[in-house]
Amino acid sequence: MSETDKLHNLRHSLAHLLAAAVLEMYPDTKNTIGPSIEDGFYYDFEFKEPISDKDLPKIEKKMKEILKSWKQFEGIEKTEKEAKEYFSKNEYKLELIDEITGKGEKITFYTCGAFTDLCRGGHLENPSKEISSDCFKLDRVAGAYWRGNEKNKMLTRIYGLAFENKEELEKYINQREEAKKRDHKKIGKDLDLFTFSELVGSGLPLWTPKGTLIRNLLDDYVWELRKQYGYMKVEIPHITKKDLYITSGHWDKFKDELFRITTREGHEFAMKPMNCPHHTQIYARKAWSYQELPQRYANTTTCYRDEQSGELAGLSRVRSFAQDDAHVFCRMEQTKNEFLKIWDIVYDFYKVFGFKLQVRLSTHDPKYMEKYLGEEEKWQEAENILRDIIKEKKVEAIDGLGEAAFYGPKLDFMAKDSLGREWQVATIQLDMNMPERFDLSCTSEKGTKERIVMLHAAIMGSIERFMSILIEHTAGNFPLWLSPVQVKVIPVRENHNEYAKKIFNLLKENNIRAELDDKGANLGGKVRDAKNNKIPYWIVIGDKEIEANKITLESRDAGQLGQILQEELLEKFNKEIREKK
RNA sequence: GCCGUCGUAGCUUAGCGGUAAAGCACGUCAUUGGUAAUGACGAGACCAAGGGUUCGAUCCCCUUCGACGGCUCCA
Repeated sequence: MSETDKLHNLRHSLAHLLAAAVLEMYPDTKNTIGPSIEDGFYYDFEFKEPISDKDLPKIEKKMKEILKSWKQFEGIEKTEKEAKEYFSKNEYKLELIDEITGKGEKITFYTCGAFTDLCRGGHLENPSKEISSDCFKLDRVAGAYWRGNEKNKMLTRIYGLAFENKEELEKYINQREEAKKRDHKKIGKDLDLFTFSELVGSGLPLWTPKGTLIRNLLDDYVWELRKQYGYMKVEIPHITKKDLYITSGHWDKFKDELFRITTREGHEFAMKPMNCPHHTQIYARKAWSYQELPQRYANTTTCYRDEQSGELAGLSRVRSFAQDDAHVFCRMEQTKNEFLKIWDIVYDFYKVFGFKLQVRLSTHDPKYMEKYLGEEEKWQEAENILRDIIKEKKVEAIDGLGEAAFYGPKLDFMAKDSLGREWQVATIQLDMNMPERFDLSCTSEKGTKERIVMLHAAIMGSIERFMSILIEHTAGNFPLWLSPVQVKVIPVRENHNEYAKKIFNLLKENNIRAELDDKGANLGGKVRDAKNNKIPYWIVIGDKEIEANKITLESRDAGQLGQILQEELLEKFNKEIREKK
């Protein structure tokens, strides 16, 4: 048995043990399913009386008690009748039994100690010997819908952490604590980057001067890359008549998520949840010759979506967010070339931050064609173009069956946050439906009308989400070019203020974002303050520096860098900023 | 939206059925101090909001708003 199987079996056995303990302590409870997961296991129950996190230690204690008597797992095959009799009072198990027999599979029961469960197997042979009582820990209580369907009853899920041994478990818990310290919500507050207001509403982030500076620098960088490829900036209003979305197909499909506005004259408007429909109308303003294509429109602009309140999370999921959006209107034969350009922009952009990107080919699911606009052949054609590109770029792509947008397939680029959660960041999408719906075309060489296609190309995706990932990725230690304050000038005593001010002005004149700390506090306090604010560099000015007409440079990442000349300082900073290190 | 936990000064927290406490940050004064906290004093909170129970509520109950962890969702 491999190590992963063994760990899986350990976790699955613990799920059984959890159910055994719960049923012993709360006999009226109905147990449902309990699989092993990435960091442990869970089991879903329907409790008569609700339980809370406070009950977990008791349950955990009971598990440890029962564990001693669990010497051997035994599996027995049962007939449908026997199985149903055993679980006659548990409608969840009855549903599972029906499902198993429906698929023509065998029904098996597994027993250990005094506990028997419907299960397909995968346990340790001797839990009492193979599971040490300190390698697992009940983690938390959460709600979960039966079978993951929100129409079904909400069950109580108990999560547990489990590893081979105590050391591994503790290591994991520590890692989680560390990750928590990098949480963008915490760092964003500490570094004064963004805030929320109860008066403005949840999911509506407000950006401070420092946070706004970073956003703008990121956006400028994307533009710097884009403009090399012939993109042009456009601008659009943030609302529209509903007619635009009726034509695009969004009104029907996403009407619940639209923020709607009724005017005093009774007309219905909506806040834009995306920009493509607006952009189509910029393209549609005139007749185009094939010679004028592609038309590439870039536009960083805020979108608004009425997300479910329970889904909101820091900057990762919000109701207003800026997309660094771009749309390319071109002929079918130009799509591959345009895709490759966007691909290069994506990789150039993410390379600078040291992100490892994972590509996902998000395609339609032929089983649910009703979810998508347009005919299936068109989807096949579009998806084949994307497959070609992946082949040409020689990367391993994740299979994203059924992950396509409703208007077309896409290449999604995923980055991981500090808690190991994967987030979609950049996306390149091929859209053959929108041009159809808005009747977008060009005149071909033959003088005939030719249907064009449209590409969606966001590099950061949403700036909010990208910021959340970047903050956690760097723990707030932004590279020099992105740091809101790049260097802090610290005079040792007040009689050094004059020289410090001179250095400060020199930095300002050279477009370096400097801060002068000439308050009366002591040196240690000022240095601490610079470190707490994760400022990349600080300069100490005292008698020694004035005498030598130099400055002492110190770095957040590299420590003491010694005394250097003013010119050397500027040269070093300019080089680092230019190279985005 | 659903399940659970939670909401006390700008921040981090303490507290209790009798209208609030500490540290940091902030202000004033003193201190002239070479790398993670100099001292004193001061200002700052109707304890998220609204109802209810009570002689009396920050504390108990209800509702709303907001946060977090899950579930569901995510163009």
